[in-house]
Amino acid sequence: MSEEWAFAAPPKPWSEAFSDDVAFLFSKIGARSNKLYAELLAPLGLRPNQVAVLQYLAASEGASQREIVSGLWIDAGSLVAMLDEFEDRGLAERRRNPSDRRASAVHLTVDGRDQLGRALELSKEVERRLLGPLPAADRRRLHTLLKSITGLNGRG
Amino acid sequence: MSEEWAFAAPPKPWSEAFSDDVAFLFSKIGARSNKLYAELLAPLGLRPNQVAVLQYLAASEGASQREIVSGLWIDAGSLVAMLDEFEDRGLAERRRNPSDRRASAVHLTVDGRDQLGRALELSKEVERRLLGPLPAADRRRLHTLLKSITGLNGRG
DNA sequence: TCAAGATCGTTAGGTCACCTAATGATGCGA
DNA sequence: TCGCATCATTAGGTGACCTAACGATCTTGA
Repeated sequence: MSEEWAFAAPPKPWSEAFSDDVAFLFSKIGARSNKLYAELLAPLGLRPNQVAVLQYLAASEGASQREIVSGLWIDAGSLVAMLDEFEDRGLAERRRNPSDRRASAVHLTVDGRDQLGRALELSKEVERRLLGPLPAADRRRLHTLLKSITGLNGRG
Repeated sequence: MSEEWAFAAPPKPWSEAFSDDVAFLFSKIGARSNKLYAELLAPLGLRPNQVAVLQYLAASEGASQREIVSGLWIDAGSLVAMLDEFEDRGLAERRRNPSDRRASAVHLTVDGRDQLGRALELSKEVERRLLGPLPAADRRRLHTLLKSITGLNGRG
């Protein structure tokens, strides 16, 4: 992945065949940006989903696994393995929630916060490559639209 | 998947934790729309990637597998299996390209075109659910932005 | 002309994230 | 207290992707 621009020169029939297929565009752009992010994150030994979890924990210290799963739309089984790995690597830890002993309260460690900081810088780079050709105004507009699609506009 | 609205009520910390992470938003919206489409397509025995290939073939009759792969960003190995299945089901067929006998020329059958037609109606339904809450003007804007991101704006 | 290298389709083996169904521990309402 | 819901976990399966290899074929250049 040495390309500056993440979507270089796709062949022609695209624009005709898929000009109206928003689901397809979303799916492909999503997969593409995810892959790009994964490549940039590789030196940190992190994957995009893992960064999302670290970020969620930074914002919601002590979240339960259930909260993370439904907040980030990630798989519950995947999260179990992810937290196992985080604990092995000292990035986060599971504590027991005293008021509900079924649930865990997941906390970042100092190292986890450090890694998150590094990952977020790379996230900016992804956005730069992904939206590079777009003027700032379009970028803001796109961002607003994406958030409204996920129904997340209630709180900005 | 009985929900009318594809992105119902996500938990709270989202908007704060990910308000700026465009790559994450794209990736999740993309996966989500893909999943919704897959569910709607299930009765036809088709998956989203398969519809994309059928659609590509409808627009570029006799395309080679290489063209499909690079045109749709799908995996070459996956396409091999997909075309095997299409031929079994009588939706498409591989012919030999006489001017380059390494390459195949893939053609839709009449049945393939029929199935594509049915699938495209469902595609409209996906867009309706995905972008339902958005005013038409925003929908158009979003569409334009997505296409410009993929560098597909040269021909609309 | 023909040998070297590129390209097309194909196969095999691996990864990642998702899905479903089942389980034990725990909480909670009737 | 009994029954049911919920939380974390495990196991097995799927789809789409990746890389590396392979024969067949095309292309290029010595």
